[in-house]
Amino acid sequence: MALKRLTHQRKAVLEVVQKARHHPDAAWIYQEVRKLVPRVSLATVYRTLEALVAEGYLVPIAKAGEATRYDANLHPHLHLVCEACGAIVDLEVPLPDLLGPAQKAHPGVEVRGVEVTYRGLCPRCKTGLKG
Amino acid sequence: MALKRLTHQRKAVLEVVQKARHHPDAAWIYQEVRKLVPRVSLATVYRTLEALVAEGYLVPIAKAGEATRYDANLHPHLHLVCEACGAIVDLEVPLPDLLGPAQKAHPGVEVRGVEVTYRGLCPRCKTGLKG
DNA sequence: GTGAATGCAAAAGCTTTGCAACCTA
DNA sequence: TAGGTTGCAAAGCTTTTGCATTCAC
Repeated sequence: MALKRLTHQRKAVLEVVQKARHHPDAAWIYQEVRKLVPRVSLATVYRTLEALVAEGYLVPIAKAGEATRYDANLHPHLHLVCEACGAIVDLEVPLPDLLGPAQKAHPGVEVRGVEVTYRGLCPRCKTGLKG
Repeated sequence: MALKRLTHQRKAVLEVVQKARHHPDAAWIYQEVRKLVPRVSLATVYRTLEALVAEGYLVPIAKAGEATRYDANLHPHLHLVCEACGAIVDLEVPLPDLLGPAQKAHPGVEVRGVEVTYRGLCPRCKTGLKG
């Protein structure tokens, strides 16, 4: 499904997701979009999110047993998942080349990309547990 | 939920998961376990998997829109998700220290671990597409 | 014997889909 | 006007839960 028409609903979904700072899931996005387009349906939100992912505007973040979250930050960055509260924090870390060594070690596969995700404590939980 | 009693069902789940080489999901595990314990229920499989994850014997692998898969390979390794067929292939790549730089760049968070996942083509799809 | 674990079935979440009505280009 | 898009409701899937029964220790 491509985005051939820019409807009110899609504008609203885009706006909500791009302004969100905490990698929201579909339910949260739906609640927010309803403030802008009260009669929007959850199905439309899902369909729009699906389209935005397909077009590369959003990256889905999956976690076992939880609803999929969406990341609209197109700037290259990494995620840290808080072990205490589940929050997802953006990190910016200069990474060494991980693709070359992997490709060299495994000629049988084709390495096209890599995703790095950290585990730890978000700022709030880190200070909360220490203080 | 801990594993206080080693029942037939749990033995079977453990056996199936540890012999699997392709990171199966609960439905596949259930089918296999039924060959060993015909009257087992899917609920028991889920409960056992949950316990095994909690105990650290299994690592769940989540992917948006798909059932959770389970990885019983305790040997340190990485995953490559095939963009063509969705298969998950184990890779062994020596990685540089990723924790130090991340912790240094972001003193506000506590970095405890990191997970690296590659994207690309599995051996079958790589040769299939080329041949 | 006792409480953990099971099977069954029902329920809970999240996400997708069918279809008539609607709206954008 | 044409057909992409929507809302609604229902269905689909994965996963969880309640409860009486069973079984490992």
